[in-house]
Amino acid sequence: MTTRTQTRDPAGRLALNQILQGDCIEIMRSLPEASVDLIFADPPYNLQLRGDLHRPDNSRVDAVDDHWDQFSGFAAYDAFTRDWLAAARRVLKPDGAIWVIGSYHNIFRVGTELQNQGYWMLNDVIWRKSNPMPNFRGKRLTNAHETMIWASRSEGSRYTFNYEALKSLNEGVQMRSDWVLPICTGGERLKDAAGDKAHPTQKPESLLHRVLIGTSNPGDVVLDPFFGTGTTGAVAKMLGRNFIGIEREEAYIQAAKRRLARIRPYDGMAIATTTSKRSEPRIPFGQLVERGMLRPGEELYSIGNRYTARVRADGSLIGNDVKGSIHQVGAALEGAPSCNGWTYWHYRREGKMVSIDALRQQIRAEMENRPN
Amino acid sequence: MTTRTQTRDPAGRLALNQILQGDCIEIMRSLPEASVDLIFADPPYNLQLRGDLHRPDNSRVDAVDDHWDQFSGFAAYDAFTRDWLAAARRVLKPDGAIWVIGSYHNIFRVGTELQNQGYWMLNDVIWRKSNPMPNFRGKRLTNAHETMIWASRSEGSRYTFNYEALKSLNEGVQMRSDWVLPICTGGERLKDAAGDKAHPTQKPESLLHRVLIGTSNPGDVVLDPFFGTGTTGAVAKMLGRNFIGIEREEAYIQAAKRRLARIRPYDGMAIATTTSKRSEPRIPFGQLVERGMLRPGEELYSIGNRYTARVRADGSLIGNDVKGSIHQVGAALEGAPSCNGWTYWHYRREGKMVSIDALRQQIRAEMENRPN
DNA sequence: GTAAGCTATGAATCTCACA
DNA sequence: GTGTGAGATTCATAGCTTA
Repeated sequence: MTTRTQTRDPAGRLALNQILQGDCIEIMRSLPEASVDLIFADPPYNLQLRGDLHRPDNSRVDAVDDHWDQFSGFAAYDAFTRDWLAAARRVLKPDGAIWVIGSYHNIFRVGTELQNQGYWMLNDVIWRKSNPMPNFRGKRLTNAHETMIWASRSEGSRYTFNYEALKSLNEGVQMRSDWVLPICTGGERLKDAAGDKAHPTQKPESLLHRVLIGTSNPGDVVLDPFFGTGTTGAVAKMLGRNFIGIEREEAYIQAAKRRLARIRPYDGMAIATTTSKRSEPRIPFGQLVERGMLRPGEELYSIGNRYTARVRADGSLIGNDVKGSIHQVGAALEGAPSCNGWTYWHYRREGKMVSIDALRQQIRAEMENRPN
Repeated sequence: MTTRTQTRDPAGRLALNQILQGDCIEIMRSLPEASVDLIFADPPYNLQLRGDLHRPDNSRVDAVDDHWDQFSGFAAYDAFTRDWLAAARRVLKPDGAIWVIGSYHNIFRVGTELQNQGYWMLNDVIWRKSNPMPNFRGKRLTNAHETMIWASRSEGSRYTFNYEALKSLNEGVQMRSDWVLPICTGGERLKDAAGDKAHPTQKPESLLHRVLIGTSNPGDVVLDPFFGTGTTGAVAKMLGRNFIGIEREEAYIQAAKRRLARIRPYDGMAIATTTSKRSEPRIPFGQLVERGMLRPGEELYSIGNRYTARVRADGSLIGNDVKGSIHQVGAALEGAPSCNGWTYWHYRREGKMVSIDALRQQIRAEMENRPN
């Protein structure tokens, strides 16, 4: 397979923010070594599905039976994993890191090979789906999570970890290794011309938001060797990171290009992450940003409409040179000892002012069903 | 190493409900094949990699010579894993299944070897710790979970899965692959003579409760090749399962024996399984049983004291031949279309009637510190 | 116009006894 | 071994239709 897109610009430098079409192993081998800060990879899971599956109402489940997920067996899948992980390691900078997402079908083989190649595991992170598909036949547990492995290139790598930014996203409490986020549905889910899903396994932007905020910096180069419809590129562009996408399927590339063209990066102020210590409990305000309920850079208005502040990507606010939580910034602007930011701040939708507390109520309503 | 305990009784049958001292690989090889229904294994991952573990003849060593030390460590661990999993598979009945618990240090290697040997993965299950140790250095995410793999002996195995019992434990909703349970602390944590913890990684009984209720039946033989201080045996005994424990360390065996001697099995009826507070998180009634707040077999009293029902191990009730959730049984007894079982049922403590809702409030208060 | 009800769908290794 | 028929089996959410 040939690469239709140039991997270098006219000056010989790595060409950024574009999609390279072709086999990711070949293309990564053609890229300059030690040129990438972070890799996010969503490789084929090697699902081994038997017959059709129907819901109790007799509707048929749309299975992931695409040709790119077919392997002849574990040996073939292991060889594939070995090759792409080795090629990926070569293009990583010495202090670079990688994320790989998978399910029980493939993640153990990926993790073993990561360790074999000298990657250094930092965490395994559980994406707990708030709305997974149930087990229709009642023969197993609801498969309600996927596993991500976060590993640095080597044991000694000084990897990027924005501890305070993640703590801020979690409203002042240390971020844990289990992340509760909804699957990608609704308006975020890309559709093809026929109205069907453009890609069978599109990941939610909230997941990539947290990954990139936590383990990369603005200006970094983020590589996704299984680009699909470009969630990694989309979030990277929003957050001021550079991306390189590699994808084989023409249809996915076209969908990704259309998607990326619509993305507008947040401005630098919104992307800057908190470095100060803070503390608060309960529903993290940052979840509103992660879930796309509020956009980084979006303006909030005080209860009397006298002050404004802007939302930042890590869930902190900035207004009149004051940075901090929704509560801290509100208190500072009012000259008050304290302030309930949830009732103090409002956002504008369709010309009307709405309290951000409405968004918190919305999340709480979702959580009611699945508190665990 | 010699086995100090007999693996057969005088009649030549498998000796049950005792601890066999020695190396689990040797002992499992001496047990009759196809004699065990379920295995629960908590293998070590911090093996001292001395010369006593035979190195496998693995030809991939050259490919990773720049990480020789790591790989030789992994190779030794892989050989150990290969041997004990093979010995375990031999003693499993054709329809038997295995649980293995681990962390990112070892679970990927265990999972890969399980697949290589022909075990068939059913679920990977996340134990989400509600009170994990924080990461003090702030260089990684709080490691707040452990991973369990549930696999049948073979692809075609007709494994045990008590779907309704688990659904009942989860208050009528299908049990998911992520389980929120506290770590083992307080009175449940075994102490040695010096008052220190008797075992470094004692698992909570609530975890084993859910495993055994969900994937074994009363009378089954449950084998734990890394018995430690005997959590598997203790819960098996409570729930009317037979256990075989294998453990090398004399101190752990002694602690486990003392522990097991104190356990009283629940009776058969209790073990049998079934086939505005709105904004507050939902607490499954089954958690009260799992956490030991209510005992299987304990009697509950209706609000007017006209009816009684007994608690069963899966969190269901039985009263007047009616079996089901606290709400269902209450509704049936009252002849009402619905009933709030939380306010309907009371239990007796020191002669006084107490609403079970008080227990729910207690759990909710604990959860408030860790809302996520 | 609003509320209630109905339909669609998501990375899924998803039945079993008997002839 | 394979084929067949009876029987068991779903949660959260988005979006559309009906009352």
